[in-house]
Amino acid sequence: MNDNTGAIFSYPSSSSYLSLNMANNNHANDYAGFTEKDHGKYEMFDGVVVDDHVSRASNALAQGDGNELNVSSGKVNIRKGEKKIKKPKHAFQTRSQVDILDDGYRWRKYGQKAVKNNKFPRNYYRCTYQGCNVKKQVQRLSNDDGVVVTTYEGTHTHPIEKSTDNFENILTQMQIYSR
DNA sequence: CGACTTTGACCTGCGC
DNA sequence: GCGCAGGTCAAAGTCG
Repeated sequence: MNDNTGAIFSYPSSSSYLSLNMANNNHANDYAGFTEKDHGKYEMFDGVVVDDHVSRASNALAQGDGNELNVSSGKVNIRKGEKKIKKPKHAFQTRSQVDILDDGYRWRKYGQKAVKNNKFPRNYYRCTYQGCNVKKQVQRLSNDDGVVVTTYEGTHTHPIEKSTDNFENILTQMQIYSR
């Protein structure tokens, strides 16, 4: 798609998932959600498959599909991946002035990379909860710096750490709203 | 002092 | 094989 914003669906500003900072600061009230449909293909919740540079930004994540990343034990085990466990990935796009969306979990930044054809770096975060290997990427669009793309990989193995709605709830609501 | 960020180096996959 | 791009590591620095 050439213009994601045209397909972004909106939520009522009075909705309850105020765990997201962007919803608190009035800078953002538009969201677009994607789920991984196939390698490198992301499907919006309304059934539109996206294939622009937003989804391509997530392709690198999809490349690792099928391998359980065992980061704690080093790089070698990444390739051992005997068990083909497919981690759920959810990419969604927000209009926000802030990059870090407070989804209620605690994240530790473990990397930042310059992305080709994008003047903004991509940031890599990992859930700090022991044993929870959930990762997320946060990237701002080069052609629209008001849009932040967040990609979640994996499922949290623990309760949310803040007393707010969790991301699964948000996703659920997204799907409900999109129908 | 623990938790977190920064950042250069390193590794891997992929296209040519 | 080589170079590029993406992803991760890990030591050092910062902050509360």
